[in-house]
Amino acid sequence: MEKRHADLIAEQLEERIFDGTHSDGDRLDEVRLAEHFGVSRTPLREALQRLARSGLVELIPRRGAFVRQPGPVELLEMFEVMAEMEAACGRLAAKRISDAALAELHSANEKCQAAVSAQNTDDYYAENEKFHKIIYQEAGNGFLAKETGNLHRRLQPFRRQQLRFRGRMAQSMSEHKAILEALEAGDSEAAAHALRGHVAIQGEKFHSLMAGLKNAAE
Amino acid sequence: MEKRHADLIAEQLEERIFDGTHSDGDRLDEVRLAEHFGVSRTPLREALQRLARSGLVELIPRRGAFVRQPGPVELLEMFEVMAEMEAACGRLAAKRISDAALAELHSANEKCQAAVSAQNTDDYYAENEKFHKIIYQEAGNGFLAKETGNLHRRLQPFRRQQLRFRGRMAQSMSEHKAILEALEAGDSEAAAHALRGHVAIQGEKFHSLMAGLKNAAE
DNA sequence: AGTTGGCATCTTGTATACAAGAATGTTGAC
DNA sequence: GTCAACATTCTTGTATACAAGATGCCAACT
Repeated sequence: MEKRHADLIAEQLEERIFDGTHSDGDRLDEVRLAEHFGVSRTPLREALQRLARSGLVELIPRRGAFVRQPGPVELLEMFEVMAEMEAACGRLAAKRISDAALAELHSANEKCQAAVSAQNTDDYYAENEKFHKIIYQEAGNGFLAKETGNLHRRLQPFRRQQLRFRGRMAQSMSEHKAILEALEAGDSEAAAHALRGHVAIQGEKFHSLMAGLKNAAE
Repeated sequence: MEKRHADLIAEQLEERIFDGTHSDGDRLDEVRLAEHFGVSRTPLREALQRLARSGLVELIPRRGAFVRQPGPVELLEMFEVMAEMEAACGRLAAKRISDAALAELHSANEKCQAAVSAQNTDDYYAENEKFHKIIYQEAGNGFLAKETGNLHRRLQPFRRQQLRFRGRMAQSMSEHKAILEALEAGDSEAAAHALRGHVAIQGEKFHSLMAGLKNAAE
């Protein structure tokens, strides 16, 4: 074996939670999952502990592992934190970003624009991802980049929902433009403000989306 | 057993790393530690994984667990992130804080002042802690409060060093005053700015402290 | 009938046994 | 004398066996 089983199991379990195989509140039976994945309980327990650290699973002593999908409230909270962290990245990146990175941002943004014109949400999503990742990196703070990337990844499945909103991609593009300009100008406050708004609006959109699902209107 | 061994082991190991029993780069031998703590390798490995998630230990596949104390660079990065997170707490708390919490902040601050007058660093530290915790809570975002608390805890051993600086406590008090005024006025930007500066300066002080250790001057 | 206590069973937490990869030391050849 | 290949040994990763807490059910008692 070239890679540890526990790692693979963790990824697969994560996948199964995201795709709804295990929904919120479900108890994850160690022995069943172990035999399902064809391993013993030991690596499976390792995987569960990992997911617990990521927040996907709650590990209650002597009770077991329970799927813990963030509810609407927690999700809003997470988006709010995401907004603040991206703002922080922007604040720092404005002072530290390299010309090469700025060029990359321009490139990603143009591809984004192309994707919008082509109505290609997949491409848009990929380039948008790249756009933000560059900013994380250029904040010049490895710890911040790592933490922000973690949260980003955790919100990924929910973030994607946003793109369904009519006109969201176009609006997002104009927000990107403001971000880019602030970074180019080295204006920390403007960059932070633009990024905060850019991400915060996603949380709000998400909120509307969930409300919309209940009302079945709009 | 009322509590899981792995939890206790994790805490004790953390303690041993902080107090220097295991220094940076040391390999943590599973069997030796297991017999030292009087448990088997299984709970010890669990503990190691936990510490790995906290960042105290690096887990290299098929190689073992190595103590990974943050170096000066990473530490500065962490303080920088801490500053941004506290700023975020302040920004949100300015809009959401309750009158009761404001009263508590005043109270903590007064006790802080008393501790400064009495040159009592322990009391100062405790009340300062309370002061910040209240702000985390009053940000009205459970997720943010949790994450900020985590980082705070992780920086705790380093943070404490700051108080050794002559005049730091007094300076800190005046910063607290600015924070409090901003929160009372509901001024998000001012609160964020004040808190960011308040924490950032700790990182800088720490930097000086480390440089001072090398130069053996001042 | 409701409640409570005890028992059976199930599940987690821990220990130990086993397998496989990595490190190291030795021996042989050049 | 040095380098390399092999074998030995050590350590991690995994499986299984065992112990102990938790859950649920049934019966007996109020």
